[in-house]
Amino acid sequence: MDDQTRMLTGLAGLSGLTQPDVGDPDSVRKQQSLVQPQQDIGDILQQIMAITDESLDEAQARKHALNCHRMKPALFSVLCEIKEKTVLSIRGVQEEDPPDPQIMRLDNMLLAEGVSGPEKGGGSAAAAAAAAAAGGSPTDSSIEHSDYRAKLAQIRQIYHSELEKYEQACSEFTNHVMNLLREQSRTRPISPKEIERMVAIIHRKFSSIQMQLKQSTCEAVMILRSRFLDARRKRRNFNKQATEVLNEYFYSHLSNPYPSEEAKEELAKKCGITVSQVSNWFGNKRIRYKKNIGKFQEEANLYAVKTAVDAANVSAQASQANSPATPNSGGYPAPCYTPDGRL
DNA sequence: ACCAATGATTTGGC
DNA sequence: GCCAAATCATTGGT
Repeated sequence: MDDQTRMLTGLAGLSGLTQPDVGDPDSVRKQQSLVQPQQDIGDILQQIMAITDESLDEAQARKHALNCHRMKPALFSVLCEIKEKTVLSIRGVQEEDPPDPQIMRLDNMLLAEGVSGPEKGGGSAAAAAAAAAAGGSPTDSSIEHSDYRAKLAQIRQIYHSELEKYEQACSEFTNHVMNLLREQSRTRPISPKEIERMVAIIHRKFSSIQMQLKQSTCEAVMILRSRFLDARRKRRNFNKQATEVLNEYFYSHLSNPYPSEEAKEELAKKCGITVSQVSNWFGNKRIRYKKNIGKFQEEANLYAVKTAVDAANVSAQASQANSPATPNSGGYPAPCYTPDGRL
């Protein structure tokens, strides 16, 4: 039996009780209504329709009149009695539903994406600093990155303002309903539990609206994300300086070209790229170098000279052209010098 | 348009 | 989780 049916039976009980039991002070009218029910209903309808034409003051006066009516306590007690009978069956219906797994998923995702939860101010500042440290113009990837962050911030802002709006509307509406119920409790019995239930119903409704908001926010983030990833797949070559830094490291560690996590971070910072990009680069470089050492000979020598010159400059012994510092004991063959005498 | 270079991704082994 | 290897997809020079 659902609530609606219960309500209907409750109402049926009400009419059954009130009509014969509650004495109508206007016996003439009662008789009339018994004799001519059609006309009476028409009369009531007319009265109801007339309500819309009444001014607010008139309505207030009417309400006041009802509250002060001498039969009001009697009506109230009758309503109480009816309620006693019906409330028992209503009580304990679907109390406290568990938190929706769907909404929990959405919440987790929004939190993970940084839409909800604390603002990530430090990250952007660090990225900007890294871009500045990389020297000169920021790379394209960082432009895309900031674009992504800006869009995400936009989504975040919309999400929060909407959420706030909903929450405000919810509390306003709840207040309104509670006031209404309190007002009505003067004429009909309303338990605090009922008010609570009503509030719960309102909150459920609003949370379903909230879920829609969360869902569409998630969608927006996903779309943004996929666009960003697509943009990343549209690769840009690293700038000359970055390649230089990476190659320098590679050829000066040719015996063991596997940078540690710290070294990768350092290189990433120097080049203005991510650590995984550094890893990709070294992965590609190792395999391509190994596959065709000959092809990389020139490059290897170039960087060998570079590091040698650097080392020489540092040690302030430029006159002695030492062989490059390429400690070699591992799997990657050392570069050999070109026969054209370029060292 | 073609093609080598190159950054990113996938696959499979450890 | 890192690596090698293969492969994909784009870039940039010709």
